[in-house]
Amino acid sequence: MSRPSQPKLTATDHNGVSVIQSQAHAASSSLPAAVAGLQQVPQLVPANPSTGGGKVLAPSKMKKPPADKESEEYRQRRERNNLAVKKSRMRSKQKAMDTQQRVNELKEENERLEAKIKLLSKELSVLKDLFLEHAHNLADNVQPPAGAEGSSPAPNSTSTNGQ
Amino acid sequence: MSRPSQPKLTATDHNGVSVIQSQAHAASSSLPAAVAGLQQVPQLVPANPSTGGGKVLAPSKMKKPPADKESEEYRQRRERNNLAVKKSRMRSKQKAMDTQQRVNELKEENERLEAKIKLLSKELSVLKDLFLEHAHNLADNVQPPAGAEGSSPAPNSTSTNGQ
DNA sequence: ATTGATTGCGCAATCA
DNA sequence: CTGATTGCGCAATCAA
Repeated sequence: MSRPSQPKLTATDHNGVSVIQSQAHAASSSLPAAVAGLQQVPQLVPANPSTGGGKVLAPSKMKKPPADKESEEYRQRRERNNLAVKKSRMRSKQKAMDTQQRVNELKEENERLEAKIKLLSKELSVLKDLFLEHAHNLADNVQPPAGAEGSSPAPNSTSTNGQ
Repeated sequence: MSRPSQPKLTATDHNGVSVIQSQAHAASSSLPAAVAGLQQVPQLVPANPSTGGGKVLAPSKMKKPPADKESEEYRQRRERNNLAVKKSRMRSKQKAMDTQQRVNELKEENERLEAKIKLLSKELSVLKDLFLEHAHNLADNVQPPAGAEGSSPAPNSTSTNGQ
């Protein structure tokens, strides 16, 4: 039982691509020209036990030369990339947070607006009621006594609410 | 994503000595990344070049023994962790997208609400104007002619708009 | 102590 | 070619 099967691929021999990570970064994110003690790693053996007499020909302009890990230029590029990655991730995270905050702000704004709507609706309904009442008064031929208009408090609340 | 972690550390000062990554994952990506022909066996572990008779005291319960990369259990744990990591990241990403969409929805809702407010405000102002006009008519001693009340629409549109 | 979930980090492939 | 993204694995923590 040495097969923690989890890959959904079919017949795929496990190809172990060992990668040796040697890092020696300073805390600062400057350009560490001086690398701390170089730790030599297990010698990489380009063993190419390919299927029957494999040949890695066409070295001129093919794909990718196996980038020498020891190369100075390699390290330099890695360093740069690491920096870029860090930056990118930071931005990504920042953006996520901003978005989250935006949600909060919008939610707040929304509540504010809804409250306002409620208020306006209420006001409107009150005014409408007044209008209706008045209309009734007129229709009922209620002739307001000249002078002090009593505005008889008819408890007639006609709910004409439309929403 | 806001993971209220414990604010304990200050500077994540990590050292990385030499990490041997034995990637034994099958071609997860269906990308033709056919490039590695490097079959290397991490045959060993860096001996501990301690300065002056290093001593691994207290073998019973102490720090972490540099987990044997060859160990079966190690691989198993790694595999599990890799899975967990994948899962976690997927969720994280999903959540980010959801949040973004939430922003869009809220924005829309906001516009809707603002439009509604505008409408209600307009209605209200109209009604208020009517009221004011009427009040003026009354105050102006406009005595409603008994009998046929024509409700003469005085073309006097006094814009008394407030708000 | 064991185990899944998170997180920071480096590598490599790919995009722009 | 160079920087930005993205998927992935490792290891240290965190949190149960």
